[in-house]
Amino acid sequence: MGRPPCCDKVGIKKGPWTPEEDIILVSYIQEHGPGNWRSVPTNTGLSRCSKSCRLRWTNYLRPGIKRGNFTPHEEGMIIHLQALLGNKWAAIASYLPQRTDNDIKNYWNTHLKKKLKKFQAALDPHSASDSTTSGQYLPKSFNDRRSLDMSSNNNNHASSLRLNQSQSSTYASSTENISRLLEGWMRSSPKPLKGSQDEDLQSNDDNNMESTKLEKCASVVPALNNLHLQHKKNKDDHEGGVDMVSHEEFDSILSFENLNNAAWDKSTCDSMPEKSSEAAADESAHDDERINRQKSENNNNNSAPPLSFLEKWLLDENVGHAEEMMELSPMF
DNA sequence: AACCGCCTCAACCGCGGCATC
DNA sequence: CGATGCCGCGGTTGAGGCGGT
Repeated sequence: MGRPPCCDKVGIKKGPWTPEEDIILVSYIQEHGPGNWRSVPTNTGLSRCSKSCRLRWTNYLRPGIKRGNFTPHEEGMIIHLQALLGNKWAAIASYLPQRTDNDIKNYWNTHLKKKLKKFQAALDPHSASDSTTSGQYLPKSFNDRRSLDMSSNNNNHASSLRLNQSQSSTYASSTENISRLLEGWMRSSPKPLKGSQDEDLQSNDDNNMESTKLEKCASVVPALNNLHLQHKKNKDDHEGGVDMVSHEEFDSILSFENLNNAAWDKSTCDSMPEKSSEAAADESAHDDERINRQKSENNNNNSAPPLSFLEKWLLDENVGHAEEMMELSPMF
């Protein structure tokens, strides 16, 4: 016996959303905030199941979503994070706050996977033939040197990859109307959490390199911001005591931060979306959840090496591969 | 102009995790 | 402590667009 359907299939509308449905959903969420999806269809009168409403909101209507036209930097981030995390699209999306997991997943499946496959074929024609069927995009040299039982979703790291493909995207005709609606909402919302939060929580511990690094990085990456806050809280709670954030966590966090310090430029920071306090709180909650889940997975998944190890390899030994990629293959 | 095949991406499906009872 | 319900995630699907013939 499988799980019963999330909702009664009778009378439930499926398929593309109409502008009218979008507006009804947005209006409702404006008033009540996201969450409690179960009650959304009944309260709004929408003939959609709760999952459909949530999906429509998170993937399409939510404020701050950037659509289409992935920048080369974003592509590099996705490639890098996919190599680190595997197909954990939600985790990857938490580092690209303007992108949804669905968007990233689609982009990976439709663009990046193919490009990496081609790249690997160009780099090593002998091993490229069946590699993608198992999801393995790692360079042969990695497997030669590291006899690790890697999870099946690692890819070439190419954080400086420059892909000149221009992606044009077409979206539902309602998009502009909805964005105008949401722009009005965002304008009327309180200022984003970022500034005040960082000011309020300015660390007094200037000698704490970890905290400083985290603060720097947290200003850009919301997920890290939460870890930073957690770290600071723990420091405050356990003054002079044991740091509740594990060394492994910091190793992972800081190596990621180091990696991306050079990559995160001002334009990236400037392009971060403004969030309503509600949206920020919601995102914060999501990030907490994702981080906890990720930590749990990292702890439980013995087959995968620690992130810091992978990152070290990616940094030390494979960064140059992106340059090779550019030179080797005309398609890039 | 019509057909065909490929590509893209919004949306759906099913499962696992977690909270609550 | 098991049953139940809800939420979120990752994999998959299919409609529509687009280019080639």
